[in-house]
Amino acid sequence: MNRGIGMSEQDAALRPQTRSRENTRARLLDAAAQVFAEVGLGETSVEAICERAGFTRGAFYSNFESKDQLFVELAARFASRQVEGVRERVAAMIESGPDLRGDRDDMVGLVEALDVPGDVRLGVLLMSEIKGRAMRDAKTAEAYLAQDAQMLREVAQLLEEIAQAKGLRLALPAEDAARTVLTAWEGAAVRAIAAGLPEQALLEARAKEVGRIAHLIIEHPSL
Amino acid sequence: MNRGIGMSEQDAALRPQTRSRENTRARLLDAAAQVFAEVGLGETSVEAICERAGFTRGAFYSNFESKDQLFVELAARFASRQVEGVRERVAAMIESGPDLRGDRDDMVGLVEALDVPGDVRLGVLLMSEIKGRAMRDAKTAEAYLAQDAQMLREVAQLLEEIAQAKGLRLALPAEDAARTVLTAWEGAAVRAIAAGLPEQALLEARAKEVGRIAHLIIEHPSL
DNA sequence: GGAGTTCGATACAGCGCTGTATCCGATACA
DNA sequence: TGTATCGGATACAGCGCTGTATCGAACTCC
Repeated sequence: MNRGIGMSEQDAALRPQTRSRENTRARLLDAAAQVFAEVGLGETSVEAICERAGFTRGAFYSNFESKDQLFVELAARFASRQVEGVRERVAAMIESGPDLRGDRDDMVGLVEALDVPGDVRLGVLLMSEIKGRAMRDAKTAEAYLAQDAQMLREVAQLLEEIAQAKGLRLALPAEDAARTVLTAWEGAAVRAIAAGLPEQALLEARAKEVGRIAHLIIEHPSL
Repeated sequence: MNRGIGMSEQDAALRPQTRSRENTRARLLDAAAQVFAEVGLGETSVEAICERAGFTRGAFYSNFESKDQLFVELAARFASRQVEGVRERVAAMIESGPDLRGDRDDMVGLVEALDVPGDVRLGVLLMSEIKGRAMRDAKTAEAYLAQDAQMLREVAQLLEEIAQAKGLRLALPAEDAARTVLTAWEGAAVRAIAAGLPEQALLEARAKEVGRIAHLIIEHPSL
């Protein structure tokens, strides 16, 4: 009786296509990301994830070993998406190089390039969970540091290319400059979320903060 | 039977003096700070805190309403200590103004001034828990933002005083400069902990990072 | 269209944690 | 020295969560 109960409404739309294992996994991962972001890793129960995804715990344990294993996978997926998103946007910005106007504007453009499409707040919260875990668990730390290093490289490259294109000089080695930018980028977001700013204001606050850093980092050769 | 079981060994030393309620509260708070730092807020059970403190849950519920309430109190205590520590050290640095040598060295000195005595790792982990909660809970956010603002003011003041004493100029408004410094300061620590660096290396990595920022922020008027 | 396989639902046993209610010993005060 | 109070220990009831074991239904492939 009650077959189909537990299937969420939006499932109806998805059903025609292959209701594959991968689909289920993806939905569980998405749901987990949301719940983690809302209440934090430790406070999240497997049950809450399943409920959100429209499954029961049977589906969960059929797809994942444990909450921890799911989190690791989720973090990996998030990281690679993040890096990929930045990579694409960096490539796009460099492509459109001739259009870059001034140093400050370029840097604000960089900020926008860093923002992966989707819910920023969710991304920041998830990132903060990953960092928290990375500080306590060596396995997670390894993954986090690898992703961090990749991000740094991408941003560093962008900075170098922009500087070169505009005939400007970086006041720091590119990697150090990138680290400073990324740290400020994340820090600003955390403050904005704690302050309860809505999505749009968050982006503006972040852009402003990173714009400041940009001014410091890029030197005019004329000076 | 078994009177005294549950009393930790170090208690023996404390016992002669007034075994006051405050003492118990303080010990529970200390224990909570350690456990929170080790496993995270959500993963911490009241039982674990009590065990660490050498009490049973009876003592806990006799002194605190809940884990949440204890955490709020702990965060407040931590914040005020942090602010107080910085304030004192800032005052000390300003006092010894004539001895300041060069801009970079002054800034590295500033970093050291920021480090509150005690376990840095514990402080960073605790701070990160507070931030995580602040992003989800308005009450905690309020406290966090207040403390953050105070810290910013202290550091901003220090920057201004140093600049003035040395005849240098800040490239940014003092508050913005302070925010940049503090953000980098925290970010560097998180990376260092994730990388598994020991206490000493952590401090060095942090000093190096903040030193870089210092160079960017302080302008030589001669230029 | 029948057999095998797979995915997810359901049922269940067990545990750890919470919070309260009760008890005991120690200090404070008369 | 007897009584009141208070802080902390002990005992207990209940719950939510975990993980496993079982079951049923839908695809797959012949």
